[in-house]
Amino acid sequence: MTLDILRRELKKRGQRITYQRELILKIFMESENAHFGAEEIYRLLLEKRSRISKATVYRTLALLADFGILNKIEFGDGIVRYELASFDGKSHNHLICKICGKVVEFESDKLDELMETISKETGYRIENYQVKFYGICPDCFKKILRNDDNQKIASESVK
Amino acid sequence: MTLDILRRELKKRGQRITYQRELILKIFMESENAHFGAEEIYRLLLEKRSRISKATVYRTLALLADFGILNKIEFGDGIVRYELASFDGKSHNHLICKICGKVVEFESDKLDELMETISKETGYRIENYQVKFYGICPDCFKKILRNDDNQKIASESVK
DNA sequence: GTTTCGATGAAAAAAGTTATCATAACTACT
DNA sequence: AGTAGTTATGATAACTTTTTTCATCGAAAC
Ligand SMILES: [Zn+2]
Ligand SMILES: [Zn+2]
Ligand SMILES: [Zn+2]
Ligand SMILES: [Zn+2]
Repeated sequence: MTLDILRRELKKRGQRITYQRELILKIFMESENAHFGAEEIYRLLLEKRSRISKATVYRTLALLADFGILNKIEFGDGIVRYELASFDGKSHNHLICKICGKVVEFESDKLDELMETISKETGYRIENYQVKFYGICPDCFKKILRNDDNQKIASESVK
Repeated sequence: MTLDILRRELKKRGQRITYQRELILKIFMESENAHFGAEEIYRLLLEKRSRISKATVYRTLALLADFGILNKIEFGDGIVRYELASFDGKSHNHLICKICGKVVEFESDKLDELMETISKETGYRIENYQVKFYGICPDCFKKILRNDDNQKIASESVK
């Protein structure tokens, strides 16, 4: 269980097991495929009637990421997010819609192979990776097509 | 030439060709494989005795990214950086050292294939991607090994 | 229970980015 | 060239996110 990993890592480094650290980790464990930023975690804690200082939220997220329990991700909107790292150590990957911001996840063995190859070629000890594909989701693409049609019709009726 | 692309895009949208816009683009064109953030561009401009307002630097970087002339990249250190988009439309990829922050670039056809596959599977129109591998560079790894040795020696001599 | 030292909370400070608005300057049209 | 019209810029304030500071609290060891 992930909570045990946290406790083990903390003991190993002479750091303390606290209510705040366990609670923040639980937030991630309770929600599947969550991508939370510090502010969001802070709000979720308030909803649970747990008043934890923002400074502690930031500190804990950094700590959990340092332990490899969370992975840091940035979608390009200026907010740093975190998600639970998977048990098997496999990074999971994101497909992001440029228009509506919707995020879909996918996995690929090819990336793990690529990681091995690049590691050998460069001498880097690669620990994890982050892959983001940017594009337009099917829904947004349909909307764009419809708008183009409307504009065409509008310009024709002006003539 | 990339400057012509800028001029063409500006005209197309009824926007103006200005000294500042061209100068900021030239900064990127003059340096190979550069990953510049707004603050860095501002400093480089000052060194060239060009006092351009920070607001304009931010606005211009966003504009050039919007035109597809620059690509936005984030290495996870809290700074938004930009780099010249390649002519062939191929995204290039980054291998980042967690310790010293050194960045190495690499290319891979496998990623283009993967992009095609995921595009078909999900229905997304994927336009570009961003791949970051995080790890420890050979130099930093050597240093870690040395420190471990020293600590071992120190703890032995204490006994 | 007491001691010790790391963790927390609250607030200030720092860092990065965006918004505001008066002034400058690019572009099109005489 | 000169002028009008409108966009871009510069300086600064405002805003957002993150880090630092420091007094106080509390986990862990004895
Ligand atoms: Zn995810
Ligand atoms: Zn969409
Ligand atoms: Zn690059
Ligand atoms: Zn390094």
